[in-house]
Amino acid sequence: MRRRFDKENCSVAQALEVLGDWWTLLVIREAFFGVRRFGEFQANLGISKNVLTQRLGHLVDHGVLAQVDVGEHGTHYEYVLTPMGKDLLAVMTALRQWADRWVVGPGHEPILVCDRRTGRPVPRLQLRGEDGELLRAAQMEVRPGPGASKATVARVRRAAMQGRV
Amino acid sequence: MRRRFDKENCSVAQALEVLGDWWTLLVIREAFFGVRRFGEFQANLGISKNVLTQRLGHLVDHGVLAQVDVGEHGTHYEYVLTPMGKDLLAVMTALRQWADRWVVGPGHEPILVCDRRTGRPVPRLQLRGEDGELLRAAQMEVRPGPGASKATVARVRRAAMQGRV
DNA sequence: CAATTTAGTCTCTTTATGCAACCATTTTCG
DNA sequence: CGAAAATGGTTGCATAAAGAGACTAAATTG
Repeated sequence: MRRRFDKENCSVAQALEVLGDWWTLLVIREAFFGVRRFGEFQANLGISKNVLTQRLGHLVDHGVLAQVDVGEHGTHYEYVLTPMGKDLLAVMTALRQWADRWVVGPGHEPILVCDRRTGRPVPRLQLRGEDGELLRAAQMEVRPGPGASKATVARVRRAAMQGRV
Repeated sequence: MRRRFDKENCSVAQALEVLGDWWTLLVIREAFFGVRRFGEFQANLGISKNVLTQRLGHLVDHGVLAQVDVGEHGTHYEYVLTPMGKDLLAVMTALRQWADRWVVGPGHEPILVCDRRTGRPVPRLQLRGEDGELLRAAQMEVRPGPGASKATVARVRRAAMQGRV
């Protein structure tokens, strides 16, 4: 049986438990493009119906999508992004920008997301401090958070000692 | 056979082709924590060895990790992040921040990534324009990029007409 | 209200993942 | 240096997930 990450004391693992299945992020990409109906997801993605059913259900269960009844002579559903789902824009953007740079390469971007005011592409996401200054990896440190398990505390300490976080 | 995304005219799909397998992002998480040896990945993750072998090889093939020979009496490898791999920090951060907010919840963060200068957590990644102003979804528009296929051009146009990108 | 489209479910085959045993090299240590 | 132990895998088998397509109930269209 496939290992589950839902017990892990790590936010990335928790995120993957919700988003990590094959197809899931492409379903969400479609939702960002405005797709709402089962059939439209299926046609655009070429995903099998049984898998799509499972993925939509999983995302609804976890609160990323909401099932909205739009039926006129009975019940009929559409799937729309919740605030939790819309907040994945940063994740999708980070992934897209990374692949634009390293996989497809500059000058070969399939789409551009632009600022309407200037018409120019939205700049890359960057880690900045509270003062707005750019942060380099060396300027950051990892610390156990309020939800850290003992194992997490030990790991963070060990990594810090090796100076390689 | 599982569908491959490598022919899709979409950077997110391309990213998933490299990073989308089960376990892959946790392998990269470990690499960010400074893990370099096969055995250490295996022990920390509890992943099976054959799958770990496949994942490390895949990441090396795609340029995310580099295999470095550190043998003293023969050849022995370590796996380290390349610049392409290090550039995934934004992706990992976006995922972590999203899950911190929506899955584990504020006040339950397993780890905190802090600015050394202030000791305070690094702020959330945000989409900003070239002028540094915060961008809302409504202020952005999607356009076909230089690498857009005909299908992509058509999709972007259709989505724009529906005003729901 | 009959025909067609939509949104699934069910079954079967193929592929991916997990587990455990096994093996070659590399490192450790007397 | 050389034997023992640790490291870094590979191989084979069991199980779970994904793909394809037939089938169905409900909703929409005309």
